Amino acid sequence: MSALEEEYRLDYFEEEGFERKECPSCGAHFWTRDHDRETCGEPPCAEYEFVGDPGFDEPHSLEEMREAYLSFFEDHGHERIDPYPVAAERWREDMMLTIASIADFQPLVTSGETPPPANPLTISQPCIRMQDIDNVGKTGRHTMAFEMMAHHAFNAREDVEGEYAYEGEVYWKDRTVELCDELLESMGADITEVTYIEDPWVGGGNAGPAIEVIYKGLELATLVFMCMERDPEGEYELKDGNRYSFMDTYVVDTGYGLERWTWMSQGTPTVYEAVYPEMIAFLRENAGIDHTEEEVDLVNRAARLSGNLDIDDVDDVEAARGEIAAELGIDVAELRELVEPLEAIYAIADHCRTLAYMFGDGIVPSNVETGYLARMVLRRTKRLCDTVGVDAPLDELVDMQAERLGYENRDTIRDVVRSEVEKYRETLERGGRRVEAIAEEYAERGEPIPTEELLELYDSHGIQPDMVAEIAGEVGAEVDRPDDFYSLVAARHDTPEEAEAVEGSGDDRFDDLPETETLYYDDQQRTQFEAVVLDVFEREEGYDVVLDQTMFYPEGGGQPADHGTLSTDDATVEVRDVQREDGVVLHRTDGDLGKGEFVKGQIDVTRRRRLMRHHTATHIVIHAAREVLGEHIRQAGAQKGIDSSRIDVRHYDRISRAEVKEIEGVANEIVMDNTSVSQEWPHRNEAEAEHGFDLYQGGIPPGTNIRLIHVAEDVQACGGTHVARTGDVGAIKIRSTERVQDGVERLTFAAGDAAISATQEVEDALYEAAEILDVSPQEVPETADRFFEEWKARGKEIDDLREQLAAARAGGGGGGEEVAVGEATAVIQRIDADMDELQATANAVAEDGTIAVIGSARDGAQFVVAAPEGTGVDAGEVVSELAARVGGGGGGPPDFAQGGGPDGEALEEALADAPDVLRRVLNA
RNA sequence: GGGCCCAUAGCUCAGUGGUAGAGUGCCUCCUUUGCAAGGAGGAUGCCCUGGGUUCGAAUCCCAGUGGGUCCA
Repeated sequence: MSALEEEYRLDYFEEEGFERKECPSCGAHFWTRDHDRETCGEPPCAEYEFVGDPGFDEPHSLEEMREAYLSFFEDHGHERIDPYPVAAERWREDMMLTIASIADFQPLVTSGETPPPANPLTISQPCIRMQDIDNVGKTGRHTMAFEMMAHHAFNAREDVEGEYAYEGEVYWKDRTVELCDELLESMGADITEVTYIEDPWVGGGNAGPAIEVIYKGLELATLVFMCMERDPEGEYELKDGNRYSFMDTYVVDTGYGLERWTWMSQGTPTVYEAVYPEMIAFLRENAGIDHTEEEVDLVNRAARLSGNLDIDDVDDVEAARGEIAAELGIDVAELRELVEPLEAIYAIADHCRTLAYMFGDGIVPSNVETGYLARMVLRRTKRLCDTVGVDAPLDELVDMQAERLGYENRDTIRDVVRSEVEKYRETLERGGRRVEAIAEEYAERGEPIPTEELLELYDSHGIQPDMVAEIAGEVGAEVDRPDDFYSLVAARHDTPEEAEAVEGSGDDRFDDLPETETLYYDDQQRTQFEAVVLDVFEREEGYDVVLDQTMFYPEGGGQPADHGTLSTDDATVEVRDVQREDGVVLHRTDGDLGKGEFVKGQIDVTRRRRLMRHHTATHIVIHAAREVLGEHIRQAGAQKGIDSSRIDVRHYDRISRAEVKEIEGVANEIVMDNTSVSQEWPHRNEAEAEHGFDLYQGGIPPGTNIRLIHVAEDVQACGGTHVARTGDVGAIKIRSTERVQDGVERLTFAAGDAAISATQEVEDALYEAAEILDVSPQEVPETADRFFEEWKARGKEIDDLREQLAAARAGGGGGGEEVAVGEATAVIQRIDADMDELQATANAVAEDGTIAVIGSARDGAQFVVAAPEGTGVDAGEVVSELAARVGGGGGGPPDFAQGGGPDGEALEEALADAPDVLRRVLNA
């Protein structure tokens, strides 16, 4: 059947007397030493045989098993490699979290562009997979965080030499299976019980044969032989429907689940008890879960049964629970009551480990990317704790795992957790109030809370429908929750498909040109050079000049391009922009110097110096920020400039004014220390081994060798130009901080003369303010405060006086014309005052049942009409008639209306007509 | 990176273009008293900032700032 069937006919299987069989139950092909065996041995074709009956000689703890594995492979010629961070986004852009050990070596090593850190190598790589999050705790075997133990060998075909970063074959399929057998045997496994199931692997554009290793019902390892790549012309069509062909490189990619091996060695009911027994014990005690012997027995039997059920999503779990309950002869509800608290506790332990990995590796909770995943996991964990009654603070629980995992930044981890839990608490509180108000409203009307409202609550306020239902229940409101709730949420986010921005590269004009030799790293202080014009291309505006070598820095790494001039003996052209395409540097000029000309290049020194100061300052500021705010500080983006630069850093809180000052202090100390700024070009593996992934603050550069910039103790991979000594930066001034998104703070700063200008700007503003207030700058805050207070007090006083004035006017008949309108009296009066005063006067007049028509010629013409109840006059209508006469409009409630228009001259006439208008309105 | 929501009294929030509100807290007085409480009166506001539309904007539009939230 399998297109790769031939690939599994290993000499090793032959020599060891394996037989290839087809599982009668699931149809899978597998290899076994046991000629009597029938099924493949993997659930659902088998059950967990090791629960209560460990499959290895000795019980191992997680740490012991990891060490046993790594040293086994060390003894068999592999070099042990330190694990990579779980935040895969730090060295690759196509993946947020590390989901497998091979992720560490993609894409550069697997493609053969970069040599592996060792070959062959062995590693135990912490991984996080969010896909199974709902199953964690329930199935007994799913975990979100796990360590994938692995050995990898990177091979290249013998017939291709020099093209790839590694050569020849280390070992391939036979040896890989043999090593697996030997490892199992060394653990005391009965290898006649092991089955090797054929299961071709496809993923991420690569593919190859793969083997699942099953022992006593548990999949212990997957051996992947990555050797094909997607190729429309390829001769093999694999299970994803695409065609593949063989590559020149072929990679042994194994994955041994540390947790499962540990579990196998202990035979506990679930993997969780084997992996973090102390934490499970702590949580059980904390939640007050105490089972009788009989109950313990039931739980264990249920656990064992869960093995032979194919559980892939939550619906299945619920169905499976029914089957298990039937098998055990108890009620489903009873079973659920028994195991659900345990499931919650297992999940809490696992989630806390996930959080410890995430925060330990510097992920900061946020509304974007990995930060968002971390936030979701944390909130979920907090909910689980609340449901099951675990009252230990979450930061303590995460810390238990962080300690076990050996993280050194545990204080920061706890800070992050505490701050995030607090944010969640606030969200819940806000949400709770909101839901209560809405629920009461609908309860009163006797309607269910509509789906639209639920969507809004979830999408904009983060309130789960469950929570709405719960609160609504308390006030007696129903909730209209459709089954496809989450797809409705998704529909809300559907935006019209954006036209794919086609990268209009397709520019092959430069294909024949050699890569431009770049001089700007050789001596970063030089600003003049000589070169030959290789070619000139006309552009819409100006020209692209290509030279054989250049000192002009092309835009890149957040550093803008150099400006300057190119000149021959007779002509000079301005360079206004410099770009780089496929290694060819294009100088955008305003003139054509002619192909083959010999030119002198001169860089705009002032501009370049400023850029260099800002670039070095960027390194200094991020280093200082890390010192002040914590080890988790990482660059999330940067842009250098002439007058100021900015860096975005990941941080879980706003940066306070005090912290800004401290960062500024540390940064300027580094400047004053005047240490040298140096560059080097080490092999990337050496650089990574020595400095870790913190090197890549500004992105991951390609190539085998990378350029490192040392500024004081700070080391970063960087392609920019830098000053020679930190003192050359002059001074660093942080101008502002800004929260660019949740978990990302932007620091804007200026260096050198720009720092001085920035300071002067702020000073100018302060001095100007001081001058206006006629006080010294130091007294500005106090004076401003006093003025503001006085200003407010005067506003109140004016209001008071206005009312008094209005009362006096109304009482004293102050010049208003009195007319009779039906039963009532109306006062028509002109006072050229502002709206507030007109209103106050009208109010005062209306106080004793008199109709008031007040007009003003300030700002055109304005009217206020008050018509107390019982006068039979609609103030709104009166105003709109009057306002029409001054070219405007107006309106308001029947007892009090305002209006006006631009024609102030017509005011008198309008007021003169007012009695008529009043009477007409009365009669209407 | 994208979407959505929010910003009004110390706090929590109403307020659909026409005189800025409620609850709570605060102050004063009264009643009662072991505490809690009850009654009456009072003070609170650049309605986030800046533009625009309008006779008129807390309200509508645009931009900014600050916060929240969902998704990849």
